[in-house]
Amino acid sequence: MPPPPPITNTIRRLRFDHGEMTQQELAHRIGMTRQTIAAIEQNKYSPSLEAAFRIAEVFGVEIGEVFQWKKSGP
Amino acid sequence: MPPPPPITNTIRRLRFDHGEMTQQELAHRIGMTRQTIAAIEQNKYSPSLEAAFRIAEVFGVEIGEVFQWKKSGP
DNA sequence: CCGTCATGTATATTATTTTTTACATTGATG
DNA sequence: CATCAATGTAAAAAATAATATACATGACGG
Repeated sequence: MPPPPPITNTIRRLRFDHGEMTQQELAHRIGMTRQTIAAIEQNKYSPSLEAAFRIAEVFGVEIGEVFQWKKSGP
Repeated sequence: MPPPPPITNTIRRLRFDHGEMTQQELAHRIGMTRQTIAAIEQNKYSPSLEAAFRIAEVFGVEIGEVFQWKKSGP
């Protein structure tokens, strides 16, 4: 089991803000499988940059609104 | 040789805009190797989302200012 | 000319992401 | 209760990213 990545996301909220879009539907729109969406939502790992761009595009927002970087404190 | 990814970047320009920062220096700051930076600059592949966040952080800009998504035309 | 620094490049190897296949759980609905 | 849709999960395989090591080139200064 890999350590959780230092990136969180709001995909779940965005899906429901967009008419309760299912994982299936989102996955289909960006050319991924449902399992991959599920894994990303649960922070099993963070997606590739390309996948991140496509997800943001589906919801019409910036990448920063989908994924949040946890900086290491000063 | 893999096909070039549909993402371009402005790392090269950003480096020179920031005091001609070398690939070595950038790589060191984000915990990557010089070869990886070189490969990304030349679009051999696109970085992980985490790497992308760290690069943007170094230059103090949004991810969208470092990486540009080429949408498929209408 | 010689050495050094920055970069390009190549190959092999490791790590990470994604797919595929498959089964379990939960909530709604007939 | 049976069924269906949406989600969680798991293991193996495929695809992609990243490292390590190594050698080459051009620019630049001593």
